Amino acid sequence: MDSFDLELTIESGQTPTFTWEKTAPQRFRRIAGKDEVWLGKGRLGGCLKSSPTFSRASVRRLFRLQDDVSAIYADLAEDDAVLAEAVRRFAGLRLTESDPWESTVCFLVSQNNNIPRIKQIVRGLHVRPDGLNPASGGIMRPEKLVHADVSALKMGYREAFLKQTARLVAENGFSFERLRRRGLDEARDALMELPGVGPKVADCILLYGLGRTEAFPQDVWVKKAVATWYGVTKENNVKEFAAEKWGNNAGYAQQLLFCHAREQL
DNA sequence: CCCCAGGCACAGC
DNA sequence: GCTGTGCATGGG
Repeated sequence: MDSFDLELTIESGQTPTFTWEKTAPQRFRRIAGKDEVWLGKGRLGGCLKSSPTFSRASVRRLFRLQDDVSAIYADLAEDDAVLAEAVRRFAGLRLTESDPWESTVCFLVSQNNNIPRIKQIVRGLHVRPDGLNPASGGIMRPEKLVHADVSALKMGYREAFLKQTARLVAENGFSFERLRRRGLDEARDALMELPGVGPKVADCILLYGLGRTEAFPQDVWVKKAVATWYGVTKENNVKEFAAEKWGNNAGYAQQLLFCHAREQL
């Protein structure tokens, strides 16, 4: 983790962007939770530390420390000037893997919405410190959300989607865990049975919530990036292009392209 | 008044 | 299968 940049990673639009809050430079804690992680004083090159209540295994999973990121980035940058530049700009960026329900809430709320307001709404969906389940990340669990009054959050039409989805998970046996054994397309189709979950949100859940690094979420920025830099436009063509060109590292390519596009396009 | 925001559901071809 | 439209809400 030589070049690991905690702040860049958490603020790069992945699930933790909406569920962690910055308390100081390179230091964060979960919303409505007690857990903290932070980088050592040396910023880059410093050791990643965490509070005792946040296990080493959890940190490892959250930031995918099992991945050989320098090898992955070297591979992506080879014979690709765009990704080579993105890797230079965002060397400290890592993919994250969060809880699938947490990711579902964040990205269901994200549809046709902007990041500040997504943050605001997701913050309101966290249980208070004296509430239930602080260990799971602080976001309201589906069985609680079903009966909660969240109208004050002004989610608009997303509220009905979210509550219906919560009901399917809490009371109708929808299981994220069962998806782990399925192929990508099968798991994707299953996720899209949830109200308010379309192809883009499903891919975000697969990537950021279920650790499927072969997923390639196509939001407006990634679409713009692929159209501009690779000349591929139609959604299905982009899907095939990403699978063929990047395979199991498509998720890493997507994250780099997202960050790069937001600066360059 | 307009348009946009890490899209989706639904209708109509 | 692909394309267009309405959608709650807030900000520019």
